[in-house]
Amino acid sequence: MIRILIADDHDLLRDGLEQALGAVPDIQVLGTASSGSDLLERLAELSPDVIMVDVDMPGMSGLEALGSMRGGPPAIVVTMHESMKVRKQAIDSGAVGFLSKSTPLPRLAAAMRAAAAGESFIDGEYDLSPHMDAVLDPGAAALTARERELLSLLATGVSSTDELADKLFISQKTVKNHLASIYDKLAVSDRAQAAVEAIRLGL
Amino acid sequence: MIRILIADDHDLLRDGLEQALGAVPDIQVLGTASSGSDLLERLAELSPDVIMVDVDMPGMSGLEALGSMRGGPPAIVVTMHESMKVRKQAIDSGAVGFLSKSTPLPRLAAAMRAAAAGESFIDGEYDLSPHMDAVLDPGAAALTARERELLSLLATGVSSTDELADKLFISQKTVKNHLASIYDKLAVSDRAQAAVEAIRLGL
DNA sequence: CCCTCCATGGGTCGGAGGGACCAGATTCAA
DNA sequence: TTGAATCTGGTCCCTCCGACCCATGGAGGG
Repeated sequence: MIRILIADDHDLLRDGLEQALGAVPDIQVLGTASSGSDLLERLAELSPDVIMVDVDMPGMSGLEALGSMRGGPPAIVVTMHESMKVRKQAIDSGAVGFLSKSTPLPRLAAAMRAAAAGESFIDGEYDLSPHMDAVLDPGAAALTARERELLSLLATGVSSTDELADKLFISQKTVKNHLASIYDKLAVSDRAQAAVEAIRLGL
Repeated sequence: MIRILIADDHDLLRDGLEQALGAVPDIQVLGTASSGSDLLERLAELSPDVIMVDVDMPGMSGLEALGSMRGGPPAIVVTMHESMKVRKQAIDSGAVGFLSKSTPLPRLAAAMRAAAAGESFIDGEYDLSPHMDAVLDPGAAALTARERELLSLLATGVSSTDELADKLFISQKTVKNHLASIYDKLAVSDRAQAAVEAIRLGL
């Protein structure tokens, strides 16, 4: 699970990205910031694995914020301007990646995986394909086939032990055993939380 | 259900908005376009109820596209530029609404409801509040404000009576009372099912 | 003014759910 | 062949949840 922080002053992009990235299985949006100074504050509170920073923000710009926080998590700079000048400034400010706002979402996700893995890259000069396939988060990846089946049912509203056992043609005891190991793997403690996780993971 | 078409050349914003707006219960994203001419094509195929158009797009701009399609569905113009000049141009081009990209997502959704209802408005000069509440299905529409609050928490994985009571600053008994009436209204029988419903409804 | 709805709270009680532990059968890779 | 993982099933225990009963104070509509 890659924990990210998004900094952009445009609410629509920010809210949209938060929602869209949150739906990516291995990415979790810890929080957002709407300015450079806001970013620095959130950074201290949340300690994300990767941050996404817009260049143009009111007050302290994204690049200024980056410059003043050397040593923080890897940062991916996103901008509308394709200019080489801004690109170079971003690298100089310590960004590990540089993307246009015209980048498709899966590519941004891949960039975040690359950044989280400690790789440095520049769009157009680096092959992101090794990261294009979503790697599920550790817990979800460990789920067995049967556990996924059970989770899918849970995500559709089948919640009672009785019904679950019925639909899976197994005893109620086995359902509870599967549930217990699901709780363990997803780090949750009841069906309601498991259902929320299941939906978030797209099951 | 309001069927919309999104036109913006920035993939990140487009993909993000598509995801985020799709999660709004009464809004359905029919498709997207990345340029003015692209928009005109999609418009004929999809016949949306409302279109969201970015001003700045390569090739034919959003305003040019609007100008050449008088008579189509109501259009909401979105832009990064707050200038009065662009705003006036948008109105002249036939837009029924004008919003900044710094608009919160719920406000954009409200604007779309207003546009779909045949109302004309300009951000900052028009009260969108009558449209701020999502029109939900019969059961969900009957939910009270407090019940929605509780459901939202449930949808984020806060499932125990104790935690819920804590976050809402009420007694555990009241939490259980609220839950009982939620179960009744949503026709479910436990927290897991309620959480699934809550997410489905976009809370 | 009265009546309804909402939010808050109380109590009881049976049963479902979750935790801890164990164990046989099967499959599959080391 | 041996061991690990998976699926299946079990027992015990105790907490928590959901159903049903109720009460009070405030807001809003007729």
